[in-house]
Amino acid sequence: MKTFGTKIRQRREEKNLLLRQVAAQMEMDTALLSKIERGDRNARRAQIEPLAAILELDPKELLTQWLADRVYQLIEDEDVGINALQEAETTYRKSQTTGKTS
Amino acid sequence: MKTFGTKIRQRREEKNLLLRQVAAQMEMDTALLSKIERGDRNARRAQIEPLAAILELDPKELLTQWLADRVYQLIEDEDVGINALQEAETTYRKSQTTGKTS
DNA sequence: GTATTTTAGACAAATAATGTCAAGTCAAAA
DNA sequence: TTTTGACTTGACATTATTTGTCTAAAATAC
Repeated sequence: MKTFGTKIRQRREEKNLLLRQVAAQMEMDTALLSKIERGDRNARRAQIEPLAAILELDPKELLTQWLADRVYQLIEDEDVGINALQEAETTYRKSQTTGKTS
Repeated sequence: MKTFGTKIRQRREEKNLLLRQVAAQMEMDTALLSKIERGDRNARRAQIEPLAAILELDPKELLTQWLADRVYQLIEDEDVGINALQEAETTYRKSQTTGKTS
């Protein structure tokens, strides 16, 4: 699967939009959007849905990709990364079934 | 599996150490260590190994738990959490086999 | 070539994380 | 029942990280 930045860039190009146009709709600087597309910066959580709307992408999928990127950034230079992921997954699944909110 | 804070608290008690004693060795405030044990705050990455040494815990295991906590915190209130984890895992595995450093 | 778009880098502003302190609770001991 | 010691809490200060902006330089298109 593609990285978040790659995905939004590809989609923007498909729709023949300029950075400037998307950035304007997002009320952000063109330079920043460029960096986000290139993986230089992360978008903020709150920017995902607006971006999905502008690009007509499924917001859940886009959010998944964004989250995945962030998770990956957290573990990428740790050699116990996989173990941590698996541990986190177990915890997450438990919290889902018990409907925990905290 | 246990959470990071729970794990170090349990171990500290097994070893009959006071917060104050461990905190002193870590050169940190007692209050902060208390918060860390209770999951109120995160330890820093650089504090994991010293802490493992003081408590005589396996540093890799402790690091795994610490990382797992952080990953979990990232996804806990997102309903696509699992998907993101799996996506991140795929990316991570790829980076491992290709020996990527970036 | 010149326009336009995109990128890079240095810096500023905002936000979040970490650390400190002082006062509080709680349990057990005196 | 007071005192003591261990731990906790919350407000605040400090520091670090992230996000955003600006300017100028590359790259691309015309």
